[in-house]
Amino acid sequence: MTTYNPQEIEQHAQKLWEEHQSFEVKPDKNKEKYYCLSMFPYPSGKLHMGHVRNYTLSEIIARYYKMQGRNVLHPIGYDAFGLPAENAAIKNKTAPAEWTYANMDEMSAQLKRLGFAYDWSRELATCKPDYYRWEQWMFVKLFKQGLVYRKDAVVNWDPVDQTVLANEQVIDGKGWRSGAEVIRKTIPQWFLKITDYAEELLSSLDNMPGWPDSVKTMQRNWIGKSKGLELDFQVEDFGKVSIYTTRPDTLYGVSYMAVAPEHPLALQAAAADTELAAFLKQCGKEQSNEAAMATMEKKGMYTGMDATHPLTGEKVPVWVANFVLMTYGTGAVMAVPGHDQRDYEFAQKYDLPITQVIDAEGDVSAAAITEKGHLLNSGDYTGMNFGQAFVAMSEHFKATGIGRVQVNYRLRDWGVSRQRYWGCPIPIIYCDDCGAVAVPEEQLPVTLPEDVVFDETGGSPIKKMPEFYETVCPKCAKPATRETDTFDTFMESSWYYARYTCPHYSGGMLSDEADQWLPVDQYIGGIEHAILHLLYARFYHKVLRDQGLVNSDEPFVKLLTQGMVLKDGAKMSKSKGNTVDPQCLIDQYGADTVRLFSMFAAPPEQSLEWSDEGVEGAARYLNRVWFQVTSFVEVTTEKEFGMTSDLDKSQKDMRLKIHQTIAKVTEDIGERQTFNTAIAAMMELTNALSKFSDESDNGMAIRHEGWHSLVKMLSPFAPHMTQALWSQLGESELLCEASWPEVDQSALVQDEIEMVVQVNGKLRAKLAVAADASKEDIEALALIEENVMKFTEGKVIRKVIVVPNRLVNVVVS
RNA sequence: GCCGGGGUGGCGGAAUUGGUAGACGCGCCGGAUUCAAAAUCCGGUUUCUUCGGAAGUGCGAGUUCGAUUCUCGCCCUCGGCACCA
Repeated sequence: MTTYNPQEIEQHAQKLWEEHQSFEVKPDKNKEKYYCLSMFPYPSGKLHMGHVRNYTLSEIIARYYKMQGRNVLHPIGYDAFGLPAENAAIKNKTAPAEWTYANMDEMSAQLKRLGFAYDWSRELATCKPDYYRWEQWMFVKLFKQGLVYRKDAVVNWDPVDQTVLANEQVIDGKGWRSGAEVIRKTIPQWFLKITDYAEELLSSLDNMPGWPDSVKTMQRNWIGKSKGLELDFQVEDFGKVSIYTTRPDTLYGVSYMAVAPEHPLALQAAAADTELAAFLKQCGKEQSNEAAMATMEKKGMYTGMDATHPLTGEKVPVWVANFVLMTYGTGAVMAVPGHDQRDYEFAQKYDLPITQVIDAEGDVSAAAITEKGHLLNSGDYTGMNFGQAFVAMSEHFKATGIGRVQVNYRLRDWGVSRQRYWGCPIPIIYCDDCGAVAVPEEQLPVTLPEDVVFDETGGSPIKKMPEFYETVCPKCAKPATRETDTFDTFMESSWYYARYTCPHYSGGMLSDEADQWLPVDQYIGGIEHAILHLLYARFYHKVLRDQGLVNSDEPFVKLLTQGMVLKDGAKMSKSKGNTVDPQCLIDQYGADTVRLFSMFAAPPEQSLEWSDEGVEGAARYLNRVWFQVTSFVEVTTEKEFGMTSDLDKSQKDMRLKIHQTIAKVTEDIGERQTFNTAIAAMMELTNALSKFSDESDNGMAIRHEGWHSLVKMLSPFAPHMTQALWSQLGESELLCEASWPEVDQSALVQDEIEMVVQVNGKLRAKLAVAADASKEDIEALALIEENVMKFTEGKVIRKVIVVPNRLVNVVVS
């Protein structure tokens, strides 16, 4: 018997896989494909526990399906562009590229040390020109087709550092480096028309059973489809102001209008009113993110202009309000304080009239009545319900030409411009004569210079590099200026899963191999990506489809969203100082232990509480398996075992346990994806097999069957150790190439079943009944149980409920 | 603020379709082994208890023969909110 030496065993197994190129795959017509993918990492430094968890999850699934006979594609790469590389560049005076490549090397070494079954030949990094050139190529294509446009949009501007800040770099309204008050600045930026796909992105969700309902709900709410009325109000000295409302039934309750601070009406009014201008300026200092907008104090100011109510003809004042979003609807709203809580609070603050025009439960002197009901005090519409009023009013406004039914989406077009260096250059050239011109295909890629120096402000170096931005117009050949903004890094992560199918293809964005692997069968990543990344990738996939590059409608068939890794109840992070370095654990216990614990500690979708003692437990378990299997191998030299059909009770029970466990582990991995319970079941089997010391021929055959099956089932979790045990069991093929154990249905047949007997829902007895006993027999047996009689004595039996194979409940009173 | 999760022993968690609450593991307690310790192995471990039982899954109601599971109302906590990835 040898002792369990993880370092040695793991090195040996990894060498075997490398020699056999076990995980390098090509499309194979004779095997069903399975594409298993974890969200690729941002190369921020060393691996952290969140990575280990993410990659172990896809690993278990990939190895499981390989053993199920599928042709499994399981690739890895790096989401290599992004802000942290720039921060590191400022701090360490290194170029972002250098820092990124060093991190990638370090992470790859760690991933290899963990023994993950990746096809390393397909590794990619998004910061390499042979990757991002195709992103530029697609952008140019979409530009020519009108799916890309340029418009003004707001950024966080640090007036001291003279640079644009990411939301993350704004702390309490101040720039993180300069400490200066951040202001809203409007600059021209590029947008992708994701809203053209809003309806399909919404409706496809109904046909995605492999996605969690929570994620689909979040995406539905994010897209935010609503049906309402767009209505024109006439404003004196200004003209038409359109509003959008989903509650036209409350129109008679309008007591004022409110426009966004950036609305043209507000700007016009402010031109002649210094107080209003000051108010708008103040609004421009407030954070524009949605959370801040929703929680900040509601403030407003009268513009001095009045609108005419389209039905009553009455004058209603037009206000500027800091909570009206220029980016949703028309940037102007009709305010109905009686039936909208936000309008209500605003009206109370500024003493505007509050009237009730809907008959529903509530009291307008206390709060807005937001429930629907029949209309009150609403002219010809009085008495109608919501639906009737909606139809009648939309017909009326359609006839008079001042209103129309409108479907609106909360989803906004995707702004892809970033005023940052470490990203994919946007392939546009600005010419004084020709305007914005796409870089011609033959000039792609527009390569990002990697040898750059950052200054203290963090401003993008390429914006100060004439050798980068000075160029000539592709149309007229006159001197022109290259775009120095780069793409949002979500652009790269929106199609990398497709590029893994043909990472080295130089003839185009995707080769024919794409459709042989796509869609991804199983995608795994953090829940924090539930909306943005997953929505952008779905959108991009539909764009790829419409460009004829893929033939599927959705990129990810099944989605598993993993929870975070916590320590002492808080997310592991460098700033909190509660990180656990996976490398230390690997050095101490080996990769198998780290993998096993990360799967055992919690179900994948929940957050995982880190525990050093728990890791010990996982190591102890692997040691036990090692000891048991090697001990078993010592007492027998046989490899083939014959089993006769006349098993005794304990032998039957042992076989029952073995095959129940195979069924359970197969379901837990393949269907439920609850890897923690799969491990628990294997631990139970290990305990049972350890106690089963039958040395008869049948006993030995059952023990061989048990250990053999356990080693296979444990192999996705602890592939190194199980590979070594597999050899010891006399097998010469690689375990990762072996087939998954199968359930022997005959072993599952039980003659007798234990049932529970309750009296008034409380457990009073346990009953062993024949598997084929009738309900009547079971009921009769239950009622004569001693402890049952004790609790039914002197009482009237009202009802007896018999749930087959489970329980009997005797209801007495 | 809005949207989506989560809350079960000392701890991580299990209970799959409304049917034995606490599987499995950690920790702890006791025992074996040992000169001793570590490691390992065996047993116990929700709380209260008059030892018959009773209570118990964040809190409060409800549906049901039966609720951790379903419904309603709260509390706490985590994720996202469009330039962190």
